Amino acid sequence: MQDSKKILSDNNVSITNPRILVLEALLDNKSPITVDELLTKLENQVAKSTLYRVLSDLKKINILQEFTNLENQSVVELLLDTDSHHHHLFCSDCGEIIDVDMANEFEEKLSKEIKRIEKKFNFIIEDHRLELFGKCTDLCENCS
Amino acid sequence: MQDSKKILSDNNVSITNPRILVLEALLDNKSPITVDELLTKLENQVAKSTLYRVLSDLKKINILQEFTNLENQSVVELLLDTDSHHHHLFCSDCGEIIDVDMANEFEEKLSKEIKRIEKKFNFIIEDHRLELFGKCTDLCENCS
DNA sequence: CAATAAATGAGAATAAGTCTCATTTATAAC
DNA sequence: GTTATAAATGAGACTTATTCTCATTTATTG
Repeated sequence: MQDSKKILSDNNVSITNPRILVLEALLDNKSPITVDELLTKLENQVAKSTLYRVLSDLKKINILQEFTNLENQSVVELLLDTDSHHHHLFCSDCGEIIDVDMANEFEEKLSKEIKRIEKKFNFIIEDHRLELFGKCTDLCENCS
Repeated sequence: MQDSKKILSDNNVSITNPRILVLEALLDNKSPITVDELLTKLENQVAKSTLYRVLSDLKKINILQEFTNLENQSVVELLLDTDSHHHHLFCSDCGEIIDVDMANEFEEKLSKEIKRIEKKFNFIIEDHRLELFGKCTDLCENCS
């Protein structure tokens, strides 16, 4: 409760009930969550239109990342500055999405490669995303 | 014409006019194309429902990759075996998507890092995707 | 060329996301 | 604490991308 209010005031966003509820639902979840799941989780607490609006507010203040899972559904994840840069691992069997940290050495190599590409294409690269696709072999009950 | 027919027969898919038209439209385009643009391109030639079906056929035989652009629109790209593994560079100004080859040295580093992650998470990683986001500084007329 | 299964076209159905507008709530001033 | 004002919300209509249905057409095989 305190956390979500602080997040909002720190970002000069007015503190409202729906915003607190959405933030708490997101804080509750360590791994990325489908917008659809979020909708279900907040059913009868936050209107659909409000949920989408709040998500868009959170994106605007840069604490929410949005991407899609293997089934092309929207997936959302809170990105507080305490969290470090990370990537995602998708299981095509059970649909799970796992946060992955790459070795520092690798991230440095990637930064160098990105600099090379910036020059080659005369681009300014502001962000990157690395997604890994596969199958968890024994991680969860859904994956035999 | 010959090309698209060959692609279909090589993959044991029956040769039909809509499939040829869709393949030709895709071959015509070097860079990834929005499903919406493809629909417009093939207007009055291929029914909407057929276009989606043909795209799904092409995905099934593994010669079509689908992902989303910065506006979350579906983007599609033919991936013939002659094309090598590559990644994508997105311009947030003009929306352009550019195919990018990373240096071999980098891809090797990435493979090693992926092996490390496979062990750590007990995962079998089958594929990966690296997306770079930024702005083209003088590449196109839309980007000042 | 005929028979059969597969593919297609047209448009209805679905679902994710956006929009509208009347009502409610948060904030700031007093 | 009240009040005024702007901002946020809820409910549901609307939009748009994608899928589905089914009658008709087309490709393939013998």
